[in-house]
Formats: sequence, structure tokens, C-alpha cells
Amino acid sequence: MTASNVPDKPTLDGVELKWDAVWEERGTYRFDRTAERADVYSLDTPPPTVSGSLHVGHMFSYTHEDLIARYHRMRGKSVFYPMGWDDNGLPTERRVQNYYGVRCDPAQPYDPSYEPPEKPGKDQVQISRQNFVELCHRLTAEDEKAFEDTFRRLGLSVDWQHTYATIDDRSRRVAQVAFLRNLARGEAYAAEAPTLWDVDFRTAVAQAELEDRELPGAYHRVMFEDIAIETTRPELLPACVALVAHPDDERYKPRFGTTVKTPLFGVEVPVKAHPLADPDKGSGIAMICTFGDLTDVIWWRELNLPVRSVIGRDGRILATPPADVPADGAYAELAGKTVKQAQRRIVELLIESGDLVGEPKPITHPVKFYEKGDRPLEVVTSRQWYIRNGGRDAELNAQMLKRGSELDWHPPYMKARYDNWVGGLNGDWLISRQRFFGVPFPLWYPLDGDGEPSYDKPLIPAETRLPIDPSSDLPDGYTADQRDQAGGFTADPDVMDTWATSSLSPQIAGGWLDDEDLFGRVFPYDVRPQAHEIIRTWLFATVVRAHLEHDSLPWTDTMISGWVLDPDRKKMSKSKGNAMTPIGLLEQYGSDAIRYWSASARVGTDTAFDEGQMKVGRRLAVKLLNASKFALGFPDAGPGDVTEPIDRALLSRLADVVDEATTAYDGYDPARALERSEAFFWTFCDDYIELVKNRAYSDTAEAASASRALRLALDVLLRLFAPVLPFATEEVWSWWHEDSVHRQSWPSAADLRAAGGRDVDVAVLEVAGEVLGQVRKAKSNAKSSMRTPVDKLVVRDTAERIALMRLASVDIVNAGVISELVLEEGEPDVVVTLAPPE
RNA sequence: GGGCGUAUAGCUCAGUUGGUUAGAGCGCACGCUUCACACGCGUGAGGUCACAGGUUCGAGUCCUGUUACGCCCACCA
Repeated sequence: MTASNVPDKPTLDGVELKWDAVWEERGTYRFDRTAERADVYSLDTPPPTVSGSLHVGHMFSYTHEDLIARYHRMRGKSVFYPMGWDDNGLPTERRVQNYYGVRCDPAQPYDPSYEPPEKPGKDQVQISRQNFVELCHRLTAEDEKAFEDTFRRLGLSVDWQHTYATIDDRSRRVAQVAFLRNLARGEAYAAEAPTLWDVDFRTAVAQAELEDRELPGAYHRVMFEDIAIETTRPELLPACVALVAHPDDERYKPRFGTTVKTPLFGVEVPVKAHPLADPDKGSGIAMICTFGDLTDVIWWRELNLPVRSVIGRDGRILATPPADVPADGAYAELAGKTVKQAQRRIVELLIESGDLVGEPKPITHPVKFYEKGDRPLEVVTSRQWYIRNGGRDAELNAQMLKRGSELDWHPPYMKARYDNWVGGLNGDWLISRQRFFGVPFPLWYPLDGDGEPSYDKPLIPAETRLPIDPSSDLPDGYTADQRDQAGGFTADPDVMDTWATSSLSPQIAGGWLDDEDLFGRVFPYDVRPQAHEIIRTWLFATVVRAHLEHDSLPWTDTMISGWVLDPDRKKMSKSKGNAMTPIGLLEQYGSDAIRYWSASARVGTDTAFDEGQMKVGRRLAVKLLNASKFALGFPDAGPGDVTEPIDRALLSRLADVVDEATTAYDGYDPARALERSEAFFWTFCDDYIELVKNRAYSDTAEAASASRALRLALDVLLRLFAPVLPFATEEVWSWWHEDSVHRQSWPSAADLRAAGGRDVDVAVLEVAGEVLGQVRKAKSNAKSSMRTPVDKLVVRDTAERIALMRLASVDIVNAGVISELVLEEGEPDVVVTLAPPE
């Protein structure tokens, strides 16, 4: 063990690229798949959405999971740490549209030689579905390369041999097999039902992807004969199917069971009672339309009302009115208009007819949006696929809540979000999307003699054929020329939503179906790390799929990261200039510094973006290099005992730190482990090293004790910091070892105690540090250099403390440059007599 | 409307089952070219622990209520 490789000027410059390459070459983070399940620690890594660039929040949360992975690796586990890319779905489609200036038109023929324009033109080029999908693959491949580079630079100890993408063959196969098994067991079903619909993306949207936005609107008071209703959506008047008031509302009680005629259209609609109607809202009686919002759906279902659809999937009023609405007159004025235009026009018509009372009253109200959408959602009736998730089934709902209770949540209070969500579900999980870049439903339907599909007799491929694309692959027993022909077959046109695939991330990454040996060694996983806003989506969906397929939780623990907030406490937005890009920060401060900032934040807690903390992390990493260089610069005493009380006190205290750090990591609290280690490290540098350095240089038996303690402490400190500062610790480790610090065992408190850190009053270190502080204070007050000699130092204190000081008197004299030291029992007092200036 | 979380120094945050005088870093002030580090070192100033009650010998810590902020959810006519 020599220190011959210690550089004269240690530096962090270039450590990221240097060590990433070495780790890759050595296979430092490779998963040992011969390890038994009990010796494996597996992480269900979140696959980041590949739709542009990583942001600071990614650096933050991925560092948290890496800390846990690195800790368990040092605890002797074979760590399964895969990486996935979530690249299917709408975000990718939108990015491809904007990046290349194209738009998917399934009616276009495939052009094998198609090349997108250099720069996106003013008008989007219509291209075939296959061309579009190829561009999606091309762009995501580039993005994924950039993501991997950034994550490597950040120092994630991912096994890069275990990667997946949610659109790749394996993911499509897993998603399709899992779906067909859900279908076979009755857990998946298709239904024609009112569904929230985004008119721009022209796809159905799931409950989990909704968000409310405050929008200006207006109450319009409209007369139905003598009954006044208030509505924010007068354009839905032709879709009205009933009026509803509360059963106890005396104003409307006499009218229940009667009918009234709608203004402008003259359609006779019933007046009904339902407890959901709020007597205090508007005029207390509501107009039910099919469909204005989800409340309308409830009323429509529970009161068995007919359907009168007027809004098409493009968000415009249908050309043809519902059967009993006259096509001429008012309806003709609305047909083809957007919702907004139709509202303007119908208000004019209502004013002309005298059915609008007074002026519309402006309000702002919450309106449901698709979280990635730009226009309010409409409700349209369509055929969609669902997976049962407990939204319509009390027993399954209870089972899902039980699963949530079986899971160990870090921090525990995050479980409330799960319970809240599961308890509030109001329907099954809608997984179909009317889009292109996703996992297709692996089904066809026979067409009858009239060319109508028989949805109740789907043509299902064998699992061994999967993955397939029903729009190009053929069902068994059919030929290509029978596609979309009467008597032939047709493909299910939809794709699965992204969550329907990413909810299978444990199965995809773990080799389910294709590598059951691997799967058995990693599943159920140890931990799901993720952010709190996707508990309702990704976490819950994953629990559902594992419950249905494996009758098991997908993992035993989940670690929930907080958000990165702007200094003004708002969630950090993605684009904040170059300084805030991940690569910019990694280059400016170094990866260890960014990791330090992330690691300082407690799990689950939102954290302010703070470059100050990054500077502190940088400083810590640099200090670690310099202190290590110094500690390794003393003569190596070789094996032997640590004998001096102050040296043994240091080891004893360090043993306590190791215990605390271990407990903290076991409880998913790396921030605490870091805080304790760091506090010890600064005392180690500022007090201990200062106290013992002269002795360590000397040619005595006491020198050997100091030298051994220094090296032992350094060895342990490097291991303690290895998860947080993988680059700086590896750099130092390499000065005196051939192998990697990241394959070392986690430090052992017992070893430190065995080496001398026991049966000693640790206060000796503290007391010596306090005396040294008094000397420094005197020199500082005299505005003198710390090297100024002290002619005489008199310390009076309790007998106990004086005895401890005596144990460290040689070091105190050396560190303080003291000529005469007097230690005596008495009233606590310190008198420092500095040598006169020369 | 329901739920969860947060509130401690100018800033970012610790404060483990209630226990002397509430801690750290940054920033600030004043010093120090000290032979590992100026990406450094030393010293110091700075707090009515959001507010109001309560339990207790004793409350930053436990209980009740209030306020502010953030997030999640809700049947939003």
C-alpha cells in the first residue's frame, strides 16, 4: 500500500469522462445474474420520456435512486439497475411533427425512400403511418443516445447492458402478451361508452391524464317554456335530453314526470329528479346534454336517458342533427361550426327568439383538459379498451388499497396519495388511444357480409407470434386481399396508451416471458423510485398489472422523490437558459457537485434549485482530494496498532458515524447519511489533521499511531462518500489501490472499533479541538497569523477535562505552536500569551 | 369541498423517542500568502423556532385551533 500515485496537483477536471470509460471497460456496475434472489437488489428504474432533453429535475431524482443502488452494491448485493426509455406515445409524435414538419395520414401510401425536409416547412407534410413511425424511431434513437451520455456523465451506476425502450420489440411483445392475458381472464374489455376526448389529438384520454384549468365562461339563463335554467354551454341545447332538479326541491317537485320543450329546437324533454342536482347552483335545475361533462354522463346513465350527440370528434357541430332534432332552422346555423363559433351564434339566436334572459354572467370555472392538450375535452361516445383497476368494482378496489398498504412507502405519507386516488376512481382504466406511434392492439375482427366488424368474435394471435402489427400482419387463415373486405377481416385500429406499456416496466426490464431465469432473480423488485406526481399513473398502473398477472406487488418498497423548485417556490420549468441545462451544470460544477446538491435533499421533499449547494458540493469534492493527498503523504507505518487516545477517539467517533449512515441508508434517507459523514469529515480536516500532523511527520511510535488512524479514517470516509461523490472518491482510491472503490464493501463500524476505536473517551478529541479554538481565537483577535508562537498557554478547567487535555497535550502544543502549556484544575479560564511581534 | 405536506438566522436546510445556552453551510464582517487545499484557512455578528391557546417540572419537538404557501383529489349545470 504505497502512495506513489498521488498527484502533485489533484484535480477534478475530466474525471467524469475518464472514470465512465474505466467503469464501462471493467464492468464495474454489471449485474451478476448468477446471484440468487436473496443476494440481488433490483430497481425498477423510471424510463424518462424521450421527447426532447433531460432537465435538472432528472439529475435530482435519478441521483437519489443511484445513491440507493450504490449503497446496496457496497452492501454486497448484486444490483440490477436497468435503464428504460419511454419513447412511444403522444409526446414523441408531437416532437416528430414539430422537428421534421410532418403529419401522419394513415391514408397515404408508404414511401420506402422518403426523407424528411432539412428544416420543417410552413405546412406539415402528410406522410404514411409507416413513414411516420420510422421517423419516430429515428429521432428517439438520437435522443436516447444523448440521454445516455448525460446519465453516464452524472455517474449513474446503471448496467447499460440492460436497457429497453417502450416501443422496442420486447416491450411490444410484453405489452401485447399481457394485454391478451388480461383479455382472456376478463380483466380487459372493450366498450362503447361516453369518453373524454381531445379534439386536437383526436384520441380518447384516461382519467389519470386529466387536469383542470381555470377558464373564463358565462352563465346563460335560458327559458324552457316557463322554467329557467343556467348553462355555460348553450351550444349544447340541441343535445339536451332532460332537465334535472333535486328530489326535495319544492320549486320543481310538481314538474317531475312532466315534459318541456327545448327553445329553438322544440324537442320534448322530461323533467327529472336526481340527488346530485344542487338547488343552490344557478336556478337549481340543470340542463342535461349528451354530453357536456362527466356529470351529464352520470345523469344520462342513472336516469336511462337517450343520446343526442351534436359534437363530432373534430370538435365541430355534426353536419347531421340527432334523429328528433329538426335539421333546418337553428341547427343548420350551427352545423360545422366549432364549439366557440356555435356558442356565439346560438346566443344570437336565443336573443332573437327571446329565450335568453338578461345578459350572460361572466364567471371563471374549472374545465377539464388533457394534460398535454390545448383545448377543453369533449365527451364523445366511442369504442374503447379498458383494463379493470377497481374503478367499477368494490372488491378489486379493496384489493388495490390492500396492495398499497403492503408496500413500504418512503416517505410514508406519500401513501395517502395512492389511497386518495384509488378510493376516488370513477371508472376502469381506458388504455386505447386513436394514435399511431404506440403498441397496437394485437387483434383483428371478422367482417360480415355487409362489411361490419364482429367485435364479439375477435381474431386473436398466438402468444408466440407477438409482437405483431395487425395493420400489416395477417390473422391466421386469412389472406392479405381479404383485409377490409366484406367477409374478410379488419385490424383493430388503436394503439395502447404509453402507461399501458410502462406499467409493465418490471416485466420488460426483468426478462418476463423470454428469460424467466433472470425474471426469477429480480422480481418482485426491491424498489420503485419515482416522483410523486405520477403515483396515480405509473405507480398505481404498475401495481394493477402485477396484481392481475402475478398476484403480487411489483416491488416491496417505493422511494418518492420531490420536485425541484425555482427559487420562487414554483415547480421548475424546463427551459431556463443554458446555465440550467443538465450538461451546463455538470460542466460548470462537476457531476459530484450536482449529486451532492441532490443528495442533500431528503427523499420526498421538494427542493429549491440552489447553485450555492452545488458550489458547496464542489468544495467538498475538492477538499476530499486535497485532504487525501495530505493524509497519504505521511510515512506509511504499515500494519499495527492505533495507540494514542486522540487517534482512537477519532476512530471511535467514525464508527458511530458509520452506524448512523448505515441506518439512514437502510431507511432510504441518504441525506442524513451524507450530513453525518460530511460533518465528521470537516472536523477531521480542520481539527484532527491540524492536531496530529506534526506528530505524524515525526519519527516516533506515536507517529505510527497517527499515520495508521489517518489512513484508516480516509479509507472509511472514501467508502462513506462513494455513493454521493463517485468520481472524486474513485479518483482518490486509484492513488493507492488497483481496484474500484465502488466494488468495496460498505465500511464496518466493528472493524474501526477493533482497530482501536473503542474503550476511549471520545471527548478527548472535542476537548483538544476546543483548546485549539481558544488559541486560534486569541491569534485572530490579535490579527496575527496562525503560525504566531504562543509563549504561554494556561488552561483551567474541571479535573475531568484537564485529564483529557493531558492525553492530547503534545498535539495541542504542536498545533498551537506553544512554548509552555499549563493545564490546571480550577474555574474554567483560558489565558493565551502570544509571543511579541518581531 | 376532501386529503397530504411545509413554515427554525438575510438565503438553503438539520434539529432522531420533549431535557442545560436552538445547529450547519452559503452570504456578510474582520483577519490570515499556515510547508494538502486562495475552488483555501481562522475568528465573529446574526434567530420571540408562522400565530394563539393547551398538556408538562420543562415544548422548536406533543395536543387543539388559526394563518400563509405548495401539491394531490373532487359530480365544475
